[in-house]
Amino acid sequence: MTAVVPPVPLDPSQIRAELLAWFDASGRALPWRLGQEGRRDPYRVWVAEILLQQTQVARGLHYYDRFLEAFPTVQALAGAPVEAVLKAWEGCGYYARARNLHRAAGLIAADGFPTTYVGWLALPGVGPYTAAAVASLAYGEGRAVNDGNVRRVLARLYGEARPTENWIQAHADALLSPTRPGAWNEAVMDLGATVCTPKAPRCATCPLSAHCAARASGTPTAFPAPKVRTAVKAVQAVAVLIGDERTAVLERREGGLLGGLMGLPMQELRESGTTQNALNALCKRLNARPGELLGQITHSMTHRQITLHVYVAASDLPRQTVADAALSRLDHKALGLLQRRQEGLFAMPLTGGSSV
DNA sequence: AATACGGGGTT
DNA sequence: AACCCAGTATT
Repeated sequence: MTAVVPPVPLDPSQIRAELLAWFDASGRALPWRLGQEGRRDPYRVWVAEILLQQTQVARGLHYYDRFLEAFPTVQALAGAPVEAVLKAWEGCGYYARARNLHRAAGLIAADGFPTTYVGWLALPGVGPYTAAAVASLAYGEGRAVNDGNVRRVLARLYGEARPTENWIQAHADALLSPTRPGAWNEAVMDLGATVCTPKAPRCATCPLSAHCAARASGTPTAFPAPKVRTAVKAVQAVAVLIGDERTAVLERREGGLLGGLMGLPMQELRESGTTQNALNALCKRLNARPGELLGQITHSMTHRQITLHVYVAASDLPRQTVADAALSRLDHKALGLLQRRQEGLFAMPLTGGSSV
């Protein structure tokens, strides 16, 4: 049982000095942080901020350099087909980000980069967080970001278990360094990502621990309280594989779910419908002949648990080169079934029914 | 104010 | 198995 030490009252200028000193000594070196503080390359910052939306830095790093190599300038990005942008985004999730990035690149190529928070906010895919980040990091504008790190750091610092958006923004605005807004924003996010972490915060090394109400409470992880999450919906679907692992009939997915990506032709089961009905409907739409069941796969997304029944089918539809298309993890898993069946050829005849 | 929107990391 | 991640757009 540790003694509860009441936090030292918060003096904004002292908090700024202490966190900025920590940041100058211990901030992360990241590839989008090239150039002078508050004067970073807007293209590099913008691409990074889109890539990092709901995506951890470690994962963003995997995509960032490759993306910039493929599209070194906003003109290159604007001039590329959206399919190429989605291919570079493949596997990263939230593909509307890639579609909006490409759309915004067209606007920027025509009109130039916005130079203010308000100007950035007008671009597709750019919300309050991203606009504040680019405005502060690339143009030195005094805008406080509000992301998951900021939410957690401020909720703990002030001991607020249920911070509202207005509460977070007001406190972020009040704390923002007027002289180093970009560095301050980076500092709070670095603290949240490396010290003030969700599950096991490293309070012993935190530059703000002496002021932290959550630390003083003895249960820092109680702040903020977990967000209520919508239930995961279980859905079933059938897909048909026409072709092989190298070339197959692919369709462009429309709508929100995996929109813009390519994938095996797919049909969701109706409520209390059968896989046979769905398969027949799908093959009728494609004018294809249904074949044997290749296997089932399950795929979890944040809001959905998909069970996909993959069938072989035959048709004269044109096939595409799989390696050139941008596919979701779901479709890569479905194509993987074929690989597994071929490995099993030694033990099992090709026409010998389904395998898993 | 809720919900849809991916895929993976951490505990 | 929770809970979260440098959020945004839509309803």
